[in-house]
Amino acid sequence: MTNPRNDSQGSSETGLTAHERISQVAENYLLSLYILGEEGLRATSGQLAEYIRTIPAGEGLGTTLPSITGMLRRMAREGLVELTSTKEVKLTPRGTVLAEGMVRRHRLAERMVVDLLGLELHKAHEEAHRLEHAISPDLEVKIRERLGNPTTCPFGRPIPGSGYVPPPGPRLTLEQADTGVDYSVDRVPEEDTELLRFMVELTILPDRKITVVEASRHRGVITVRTETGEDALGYGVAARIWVRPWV
Amino acid sequence: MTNPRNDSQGSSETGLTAHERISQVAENYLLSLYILGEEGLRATSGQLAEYIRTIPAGEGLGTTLPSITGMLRRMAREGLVELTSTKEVKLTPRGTVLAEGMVRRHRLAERMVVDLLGLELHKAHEEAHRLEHAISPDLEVKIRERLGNPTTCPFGRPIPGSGYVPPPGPRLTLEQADTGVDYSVDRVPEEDTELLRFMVELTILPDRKITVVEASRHRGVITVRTETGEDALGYGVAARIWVRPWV
DNA sequence: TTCTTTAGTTAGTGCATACTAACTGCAAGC
DNA sequence: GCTTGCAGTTAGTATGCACTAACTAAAGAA
Repeated sequence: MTNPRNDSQGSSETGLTAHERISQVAENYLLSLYILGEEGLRATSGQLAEYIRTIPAGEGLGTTLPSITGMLRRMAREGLVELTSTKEVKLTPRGTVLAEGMVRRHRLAERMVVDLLGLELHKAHEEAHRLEHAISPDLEVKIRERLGNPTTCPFGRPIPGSGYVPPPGPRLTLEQADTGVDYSVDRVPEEDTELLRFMVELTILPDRKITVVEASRHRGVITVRTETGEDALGYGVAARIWVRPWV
Repeated sequence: MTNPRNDSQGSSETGLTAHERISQVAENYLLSLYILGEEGLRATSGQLAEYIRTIPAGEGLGTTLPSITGMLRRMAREGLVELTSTKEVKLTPRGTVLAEGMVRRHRLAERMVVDLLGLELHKAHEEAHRLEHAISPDLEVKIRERLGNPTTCPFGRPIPGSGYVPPPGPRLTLEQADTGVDYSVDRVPEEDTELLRFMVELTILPDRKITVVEASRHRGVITVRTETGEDALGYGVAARIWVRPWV
C-alpha cells in the first residue's frame, strides 16, 4: 500500500490543516472538485475530466472517464467524496477540509512564485500545480507570513481561510459590463497562458481599472480601455473576466 | 503507463537541465545515489536502503531490499543506472545528469526555505525533499537568481553546477582536528533534526569559527568552543562535522 | 414511441511500486 | 572444509492508477 501513512505534523497555527497523507492524484481531484464548486458547476465525472485536463503538472494524465470513475470510487471508499444518485460528486466534510487546504496552498504558491520569486504571471498557475503538493503545514505558515497574509491569488481568487472579504459592489463579467463605466478587475482566468500574456500586456489584472469602450455584440467583440491602452476582446474571453465597480 | 511523457521544457539558461519526466521514486533514488557517491560510500542496495530511510518526505516508503532491487532493475531498464557485477550501482551518464539536477534543486530548495522563507534550519532538509520534485527549470532559474547564485546549501554542501570552488586548505572532520587551532566549519549533517537544533544553538554552522578545546578519546568526547559558547560532542557526531583551517 | 446520442459505469488489463517469504552465494569463524 | 550469517535476489502478491472496449441509462431527435 502506498497510502496509509499517518503523519502527525499539524500546523502550529490557525489549526487549519490536518494534512493527512493522501496521494497526489487524490489531491488533484480534491482541488478540482473544490474549484468546480467555486465556479458553481455541477461536479460530475465529465466536468472533472475537463478540469483535470487543464492540470499540466505532469504525472500520468488521468483524463478518461473510466479513470475518473475508478478514482472517485477509491476516494469514496476513503471518505473523501460521496457519489450521489444524480451522478454528482460531493465532498465530504473531511474531503472539504483537505480540498480547502489544497486550494489554499495552490494560491499561496501562486503568490509566492510571482511576488517572491518574480516568476512571470502566466506561468504561476502551472508551477503552483506542482508546488501545492510539496508544501507542508510548517512551510505554509512561513510562506503566508512572508507574503503578509494575502487574501487572494494573483488572479484575484480568494485564498480559503485567509479572511478574504469580497469587495463591495456586485461582481459581473466584462461581457455584462456597461459601456463607458469604470470597473475594477476582480479576477481573471488563470490557466490560459497565451491569454494571460496578453492580459499582462494590457494590464487586465486584479484591481486595475478597466472600461468597456464599445460592445459590439453582433461582431462578438468588446473593446476595452485599460491603464495601458485599448484593445478588443472576444465575448468568450470577456465572459471569463470578472469586474466590479471602480471605487 | 505512468511514465512516458516527453516534456520539452528546457531551461533557457546554462543548459544544465534536460528535465525528463521520471517518477518521483526514481528521482529519490537518483538523488540518493548521487549523495552516496559524494560521500564516497559504496552504492549498494543496502546503502541505498539506509539512505532512503532518511527521506521522510512521505510517499510509500520503499525501504526493503526487495523493493530496491526491483526499482533498480526498472531504472536500469530506463538507462538511469547500471548494475555492476560487484552488486554496486553506478549512475549512467544520463542518470548522472538527472541526479545532479535533483541535488541542485534539493539544495536550492534548502536555501530558499531558509534564506527566503525563514524556515528553521533543522526543517530545511525535509522540506527540500518534497520541493525538489516540484521545481521546474523555469522556477529553478528564478530561485537561483533570487538567491544570488548560491554555491552551497545551508549545510555547506556544494550545489552542483553552481561554480562552487572548494575553499583552500584541507578539509577534515572535527574528530581529526587539532586541539587549540581555529577552524571554519565547512559542512554539517543535515538530516538529524535534533542534532541540528543543537548545532544552531551553538552556531556550529558553515563558515562559523570553531575550536577544539579538548579531545578526550577515552571518554569519547570532544569539547569545542564556538562564537556562542563551549560544549561537548561525542566522537560519532564530531566525525560528521567537517571543518577547514580558519583564515 | 422508437432511435440515437451522450454520459457514465463495468470489465478486463497493464505497469509502477510496495510487501513477505523463500532462496542463493559469499565471507567469516571454527 | 563445513557452517553460519548477512546481503541481496527471486517469487509471489497487493494496491494505486492508468487505459480500451463493451455495456447501460437517460435525454433528445425523428
